[in-house]
Amino acid sequence: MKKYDPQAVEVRWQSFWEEEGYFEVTEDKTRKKYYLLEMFPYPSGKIHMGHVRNYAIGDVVARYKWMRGFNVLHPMGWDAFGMPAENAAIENNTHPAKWTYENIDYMRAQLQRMGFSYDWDRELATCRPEYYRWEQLVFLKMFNEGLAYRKKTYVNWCGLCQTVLANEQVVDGCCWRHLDQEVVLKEMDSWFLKITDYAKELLEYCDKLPGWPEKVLTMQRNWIGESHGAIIRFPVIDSDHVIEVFTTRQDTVFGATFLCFAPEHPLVHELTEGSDRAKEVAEFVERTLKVEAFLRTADFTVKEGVFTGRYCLNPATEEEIPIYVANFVLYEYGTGAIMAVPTHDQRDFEFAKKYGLSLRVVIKPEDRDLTEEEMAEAYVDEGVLVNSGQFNGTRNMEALDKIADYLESKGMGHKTVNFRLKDWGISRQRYWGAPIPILYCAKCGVGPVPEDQLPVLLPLDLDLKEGGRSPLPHEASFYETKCPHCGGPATRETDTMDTFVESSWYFDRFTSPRYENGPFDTEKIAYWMPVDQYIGGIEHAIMHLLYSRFYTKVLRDMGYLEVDEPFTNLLTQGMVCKETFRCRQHGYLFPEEVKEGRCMQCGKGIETGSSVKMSKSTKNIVDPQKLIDRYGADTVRMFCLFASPPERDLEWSDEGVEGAWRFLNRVWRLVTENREHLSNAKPYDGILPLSPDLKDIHRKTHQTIKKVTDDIEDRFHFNTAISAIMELLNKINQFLNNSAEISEVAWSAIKEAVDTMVILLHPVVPHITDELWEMLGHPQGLTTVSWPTYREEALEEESRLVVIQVNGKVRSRMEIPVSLAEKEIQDQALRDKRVQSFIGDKEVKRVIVVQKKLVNVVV
RNA sequence: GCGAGAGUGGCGGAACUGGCAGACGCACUGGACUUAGGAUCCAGCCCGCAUUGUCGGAUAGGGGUUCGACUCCCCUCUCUCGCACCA
Repeated sequence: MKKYDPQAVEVRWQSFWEEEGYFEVTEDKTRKKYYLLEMFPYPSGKIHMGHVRNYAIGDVVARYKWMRGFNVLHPMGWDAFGMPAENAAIENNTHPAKWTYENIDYMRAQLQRMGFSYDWDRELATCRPEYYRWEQLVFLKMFNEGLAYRKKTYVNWCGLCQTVLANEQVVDGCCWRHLDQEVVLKEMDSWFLKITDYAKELLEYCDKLPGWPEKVLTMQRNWIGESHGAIIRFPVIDSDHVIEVFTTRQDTVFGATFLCFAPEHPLVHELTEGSDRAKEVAEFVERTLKVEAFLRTADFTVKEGVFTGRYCLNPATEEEIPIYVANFVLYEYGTGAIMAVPTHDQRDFEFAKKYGLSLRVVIKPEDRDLTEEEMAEAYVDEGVLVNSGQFNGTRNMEALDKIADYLESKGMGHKTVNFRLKDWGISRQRYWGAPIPILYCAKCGVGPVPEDQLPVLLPLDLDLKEGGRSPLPHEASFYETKCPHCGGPATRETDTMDTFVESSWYFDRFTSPRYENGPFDTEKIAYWMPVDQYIGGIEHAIMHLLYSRFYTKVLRDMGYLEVDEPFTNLLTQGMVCKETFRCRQHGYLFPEEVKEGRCMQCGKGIETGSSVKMSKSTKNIVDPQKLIDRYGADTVRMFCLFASPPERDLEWSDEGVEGAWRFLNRVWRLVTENREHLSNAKPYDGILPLSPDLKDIHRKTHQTIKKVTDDIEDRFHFNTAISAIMELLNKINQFLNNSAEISEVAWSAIKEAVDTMVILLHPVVPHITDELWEMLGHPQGLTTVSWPTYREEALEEESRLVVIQVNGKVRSRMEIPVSLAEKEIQDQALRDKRVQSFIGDKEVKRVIVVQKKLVNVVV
């Protein structure tokens, strides 16, 4: 008998699938399409367990859909632009391109070794000009339609590196390369995509995505953050300026006793310039902008501000009120200025108390009065208006509309809808990205690169500058060009695009990855899109998915696409986690640096930390390659799928892998030890009478088909699907161990069970099952075998164990025929001796009968 | 801080629609087979017990709804993810 040798088995079937071209697909209008996509990886070096899990989940679904007869598109590619390539280039003195392409080659081989069913002919890498040229084209179209525009923004700047820092490169307000160098905010021109134009539609369609997890939709809704309110105009005293504020509480406008600017607001400088307050205000602004926005607006942060020395007119009361700059006001939200109503907003209240500003109650509870002097906190509940002129006595919820209308009639405001969502800043001052195809001409201004000059190639013969700076602004051969209008000298934009742009449309390109006449082949994209099932990490719940949705709508409006949404169904998988090891002296340790609970360098005992997401920084990583080498791909796949349901975090366990390995060996032995009988037997026809034992196996076989199908189809719970198959295996083994002699009809029933088990396992562990299927005497290749269906009559049971409760506590059980009527069940339960003893002489108030499950006697 | 989730034995998890809490697996314990076992097979395995029982308790903690709550509602705690230039 052959021993299970996963390496040999897996290589054999991988070449078989490749030679047969199993997973190469074309548009076939006679078959139902199924587009399955997993989030493509960043080529960071080698695959990690997160990839393995993501792609194992996807592969089960893909193979399952193949077996159900779908025409399955299952592509793979590389999100290949990005900062890690630049960091690696500096560290290893190499080129980002070289590093990236080498990683791609290595990781492709690893994915192939995992046996994933990808159509490799469609592979794409976003760093190739054949890819990003179309991104540049779409950018130009967006520019022409006003969807891409330029505006000033603030970026993190390290004076020593002379470069812009990403948020993750800022450590405690300092540069990650220079931990004593404070990061400053620098104003800079940046390109933005007008996602806010689509805010309303993005929000509305959250209700039209039933295949998405509700939690993701909720997060997206909150991120878009629609709020209804009003713009109110406050004229500045001794000035032509009018300050616009956005508020959702226009009902409190009579209580607005001061006004606050966000530190970034351009009027701050303008209104204070040349005054004696200019210096103090400027210092406050500078100090405040160093603190991250979410920190400085946090509830626990002390509300701080500075008086500008200027006043404006409250349009409702016509009183002069002071203008402040405050740390808790966000420039990005609303208009970047607020009217402050200290009596009815807690932040405003704290601010007013700190700076001795006046308060005026304008809403009071119906049952009592409120006085400014006695208030210890803002009154934020509903109530009735007071001190509000003609609106006194109106309920505040009704006043919202009335006051908005009143302000509008006076030309001092209007109702509006505001979104929390900001436009998408896509400019990156980086080298390893797609160039933004824009030209600057001294005479003609900002303009697009003519379409026939695309792509704007990213030159690959450049090296990063000191501190990781992009070489593009320093390379005349790149940025020097001619203006297409006047023929005079022009310069190119040297910023590159956010890599989220590439990942916002790669799924479209997969439908026609080699198409040369445009971004997409219209017919192919129409056949395949939308993606039927998208699978990826929960960490992408907001940004990547929202950007992709936005981009889809833009492409639709440009006429490239017919769909409104890119992903019909979404599965967000959890993280792969593992405990951390830490040595007092040597910090975090890799698992292989620990021996018997001690650091291998110094021999000191180590601290075991709680289980967190596997990452290089905490060194709690397991290299999938080592597991593949030791156990084979099938075992690794099996473990990932069995250990927890996909949407939950997966707790890593070396022993668990061992368990998966043992299970596959049990399956292997069952087939190889009984190969003669099994390959000669005829599968059970469902008609010949069976002994109770065999009937049990027959029933279990069909129950397992139902269970596994439901688990995969309805909720992707592969862990319970696999445990059901384990139960079937246990049942078969039990029968074989307990039977001295096995009849022909018995072998038929066993054959049916074993065949079924092998088929059901195929999507999870495709290699071993293809091998066993062949041994069982079938023609090669399970991918083309139909998924089994269960027979309803095979599931039927004659009797059922029903629980009897008295007052909700289980007191007895009875085996009753399933056909028994409710009345009969009730009578039989009440006759039960144990039940009788618990009822005693108490009165039976109620009897609840739940068919096939339980009887509850209430006394 | 804000937004969103999660919390069940020693561990991963199961219980899908409110109906037997702990399926399946791991670890552990005992036994069988064996020259040997990190193989295999069999059995046990939530906690408690001065009533070993078809007993009592137990699903982060507290309260509520219900004949009945891991499941629904309220409060608290802990952990995870996201927070717009990481991917």
